[in-house]
Amino acid sequence: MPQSEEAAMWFAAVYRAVQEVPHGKVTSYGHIATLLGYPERPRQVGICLKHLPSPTDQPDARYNGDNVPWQRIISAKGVISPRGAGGAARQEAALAQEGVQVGRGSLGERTVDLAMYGWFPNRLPSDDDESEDEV
DNA sequence: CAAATGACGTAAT
DNA sequence: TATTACGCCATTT
Repeated sequence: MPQSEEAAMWFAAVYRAVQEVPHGKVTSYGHIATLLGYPERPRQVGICLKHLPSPTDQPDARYNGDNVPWQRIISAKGVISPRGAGGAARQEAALAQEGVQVGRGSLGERTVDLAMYGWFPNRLPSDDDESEDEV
């Protein structure tokens, strides 16, 4: 649990933001951070989700794995963060349950189709990211 | 108490 | 285009 009140506020803010992500869609850590007004702390968003109480651990907690769709948060690259073992597989399964298909990169990375982004990632669409070749 | 770690993202090389 | 370096800061060692 957070050691300071300020940290607790941050955690709560992150959890609330994550709850806004529509069912069957995904978004990035960076986007959550940006929405909260701290575009330079995507990492701290990850910390929050990492410490999100398990529903079985704290069933009555205001924020836990039951009411916070942590699985809908992926990296800006459209890849489920590896984070060691097992966890990524759990996230993939949870997403699959929502109809989000997860593929595999050449390195075994769990990739999510960018079409599933409910909220746009940090890179806004206005900026041309489709120009593969300069004219 | 000091140092390392990490569910990230971007800018610089 | 691919790597590296750095900021961020709560948690862990």
